[in-house]
Amino acid sequence: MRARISDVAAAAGVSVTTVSLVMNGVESRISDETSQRVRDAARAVGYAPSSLARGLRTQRTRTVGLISDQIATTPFAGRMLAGAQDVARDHGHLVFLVNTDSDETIEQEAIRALTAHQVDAMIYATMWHRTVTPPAGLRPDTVFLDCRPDGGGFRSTVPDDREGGASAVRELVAAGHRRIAYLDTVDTLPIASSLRLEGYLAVLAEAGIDADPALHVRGATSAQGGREATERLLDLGADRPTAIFCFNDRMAVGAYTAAHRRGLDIPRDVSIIGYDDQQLIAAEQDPPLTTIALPHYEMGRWAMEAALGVRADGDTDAAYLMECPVIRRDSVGPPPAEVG
Amino acid sequence: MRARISDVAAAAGVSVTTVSLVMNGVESRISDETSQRVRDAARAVGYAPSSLARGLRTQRTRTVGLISDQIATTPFAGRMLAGAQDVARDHGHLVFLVNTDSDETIEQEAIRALTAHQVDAMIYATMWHRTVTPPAGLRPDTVFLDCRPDGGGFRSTVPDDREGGASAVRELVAAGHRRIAYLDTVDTLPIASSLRLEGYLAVLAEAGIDADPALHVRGATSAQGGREATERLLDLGADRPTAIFCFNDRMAVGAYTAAHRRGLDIPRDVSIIGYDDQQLIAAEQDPPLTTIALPHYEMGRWAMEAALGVRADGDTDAAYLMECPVIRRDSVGPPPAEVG
DNA sequence: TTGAAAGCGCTAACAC
DNA sequence: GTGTTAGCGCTTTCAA
Repeated sequence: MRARISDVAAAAGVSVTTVSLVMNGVESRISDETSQRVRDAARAVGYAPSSLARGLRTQRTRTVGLISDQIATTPFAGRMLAGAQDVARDHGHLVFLVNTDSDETIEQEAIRALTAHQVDAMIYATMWHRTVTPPAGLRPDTVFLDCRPDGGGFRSTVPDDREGGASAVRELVAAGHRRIAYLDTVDTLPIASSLRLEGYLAVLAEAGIDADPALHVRGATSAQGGREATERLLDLGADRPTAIFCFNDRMAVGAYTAAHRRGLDIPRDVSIIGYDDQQLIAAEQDPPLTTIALPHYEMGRWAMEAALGVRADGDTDAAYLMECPVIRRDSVGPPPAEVG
Repeated sequence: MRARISDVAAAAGVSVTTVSLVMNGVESRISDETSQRVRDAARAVGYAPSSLARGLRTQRTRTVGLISDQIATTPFAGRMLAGAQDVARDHGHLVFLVNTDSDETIEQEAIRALTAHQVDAMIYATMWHRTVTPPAGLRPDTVFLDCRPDGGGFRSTVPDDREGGASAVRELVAAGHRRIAYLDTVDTLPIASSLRLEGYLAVLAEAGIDADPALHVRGATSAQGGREATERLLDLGADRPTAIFCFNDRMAVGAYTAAHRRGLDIPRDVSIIGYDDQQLIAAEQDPPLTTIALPHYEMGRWAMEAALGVRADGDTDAAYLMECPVIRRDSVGPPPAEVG
């Protein structure tokens, strides 16, 4: 069996107290020689302290539970987990990952199991920015990742979608566009939709452009939805937009298709900007898609830092807004001299 | 603080043994009445057994460690985790997820930490099918997921890429094609590349078609790589293939672009089949891409079942080959009557 | 500078 | 049918 602390003590000819002290770096009172002897003995017998026994004694397990709604169906999960993971590792913690598929029974079960395992902290994550009703029994120091608890009272971090939407439109305005469409989703669940709309409207006003309701269209959140909505936009003839801000990259792909079918070149005839900076999609379009990145990795890091109590600004219960940077590629240019 | 077993015992007026027995369902010797009293008391004081104390005592923690090389940079991770996760939950286990980014130091550290936490089982996963050198110190009952340990000796599951490649080409042959290209990757790391080539060659032979070396081209594993390689194929003029089997969906997207640029319709003028069934890509192409699915979810399940010892066929150290099913969409049709 | 011993919360052998 | 108790492997108080 694995070596215990008493094996090390016996091998080094000291007490278990001494071994414990040395292993935990509390060496103020231990002589250098003893300390070295203990270390050698530990290595010799292949000793590794039992986290279980230590956790039982100290009531701190150096584990954190991460409950997430989806993990399988979105490519976003990864970056968030990676961020959380990296921070946990830097602080010597292991993370329990539980995927609930938004099933309340599974969620309750997860909370129970995680509690039974005495995790030091808990993170509740969703894969799309939205408002959630915190499940009953969630500890009050739980950190919400990519979602806001509807009653407040918890720490949380979400992308700054309003400002992200504003950045996108500002990018278009800076390129010289005045007729800018917002290709929105019909899906009302993600609050990102309305937040980005706010940003869109704000920048239009800021630039002295009257918002034309005809330029705010909606479609299904898919390439096909984006294509169909773009076709409606292009049907506007001389009134058609010269630039389209798409709710996300998938819809932007549809906008590309619609434009290409009409023989419109991107960005010469029409500029397109997306949202999400989705891997394997945005950068691989032809031309590569200019878009707004969702700061998943950074949010993952922030949440874990807040959960572990290693960041000062993680102590407020106001949602921490994470910046969505502009990723400039080749789908935005100046408007065409003339719209045919 | 949280309730302990002795609190329940006191509340129910019984011994801790009785409580323990009831909580663990070993009620053979407990009267129904006592049993009910204990259960009520437990609920009343809000008792949940400490997994730590139980684990220390029984030396079984009901946790499993899952070490993976990448999680952030691929959309594949999710389905594998979901499969593993689902099985773990069904068996009352929690999973520790560790992402190593293929860094050996982090890998060693992960093994150490997981061992210290006394996980009941361990899974070593990669996000692309490949051969790996097992890290030192890995327990012999570790299960390899989507990779094979180069010296053997461990249980593992990988996709049956040879048969998957064969299925793809069979699909094309069945549609009537004779000039079938294999648009391969230049990347030699994934053994999937050569396995699929074997399948391609085998089916060609089986159908009595001479393999034309000119139809086996390679490109970078990206849409651009696929486009460039496809252009070379299309440059063959009258000798051009009527169907292209692409190493993966990303490259297939490039093949679409190349075909469309030459005014070729898919599948009327050229049929295309991909591999991976990558979410948000394959199904969203125009026309939707026929492809071969990688059985990530199923492999995740298999690995966890093998790790937990709940499947009989998980006991051999030969790699378990998981079937890659054909996903029929609209990019494959009969060959054109005449090649222009 | 070091050691003895209590106790974290539980299970299970054994006694009644 | 139920209770007593040792002990899982560690940390930490207290004493030497």
